[in-house]
Amino acid sequence: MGLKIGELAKATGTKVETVRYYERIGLLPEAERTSGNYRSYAPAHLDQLNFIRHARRLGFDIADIRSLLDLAGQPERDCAEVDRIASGHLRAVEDKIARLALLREELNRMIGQCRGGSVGNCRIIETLADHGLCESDHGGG
Amino acid sequence: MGLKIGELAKATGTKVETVRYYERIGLLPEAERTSGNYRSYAPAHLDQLNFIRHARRLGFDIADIRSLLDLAGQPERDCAEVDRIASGHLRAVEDKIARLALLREELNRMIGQCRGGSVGNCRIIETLADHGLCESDHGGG
DNA sequence: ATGCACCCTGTAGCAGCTACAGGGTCAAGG
DNA sequence: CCTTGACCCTGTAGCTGCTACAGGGTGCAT
Repeated sequence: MGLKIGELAKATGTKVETVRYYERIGLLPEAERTSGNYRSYAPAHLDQLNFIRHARRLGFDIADIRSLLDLAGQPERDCAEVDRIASGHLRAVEDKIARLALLREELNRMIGQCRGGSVGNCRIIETLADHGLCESDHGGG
Repeated sequence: MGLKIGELAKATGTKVETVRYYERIGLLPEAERTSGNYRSYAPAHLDQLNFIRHARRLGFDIADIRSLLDLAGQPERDCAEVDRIASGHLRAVEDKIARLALLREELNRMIGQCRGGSVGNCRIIETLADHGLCESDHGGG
């Protein structure tokens, strides 16, 4: 009566292997089994997998999603913790953007200096060979 | 007479294990060995490792760096290929930034809707549970 | 001879999947 | 009844770019 794993996967835009992976790491609860040992999923699984996939698409990592699922299961709790997780993730995303923006500038400058010609006097290669030629701090990370 | 691996590592801001890793995958040529079987690095190694580290800091992946090193060793060649690699990477970085910016918007909206209170009516949890509540296409990928 | 900092090899772990190999199940068609 | 094909099962290895051991050797000072 429940969904087979392939159906669940299709319904949520997930790969079958990924569903099994989520089960293995305990992110998705184990499904009932049919007499033929096939997994059989209930609507609750569908909801939870949708939640997981959505959170993943938003870039939350598995540990965060675990916490969020846990919290979602305790509706009476204060949602400050939810907020904390989401805000922390937002900050991480902003950080990543900032770092990538620095790389973009540096790459742009590097590429802009290349006037064609031979590798021997290619500014891109020169710049890569000598960090001193860089302006910004696209530094250690 | 050459540098020991720890000295090379320090001089380039690399970990010793990483240097050995680069050698193992053939990114850095093998070093001479002392009578005691210690690696002994020449200045050329130092230059190459600096090149590698700089490229890594700029986000190039190992395959790209392999190509760049290869090209750097053929100074008479046209640098169009170098340009192609760098530009491709720049585009990848821009792509990543664009995708992260979408996530940032969506996260911002989600978090902005949370008015405190209990998890039971937390907009963050609701939004995660239902992708339909999203506006942007922070979609599959 | 003893201690210590450094070096060696080899292997396993991280995240988050993905992709097999080598089998079983089930419904349809001949 | 038997086969074909689509699906399912478990278990394990691979991807990227390192990082972190374990279990040993080297080299120099005391």
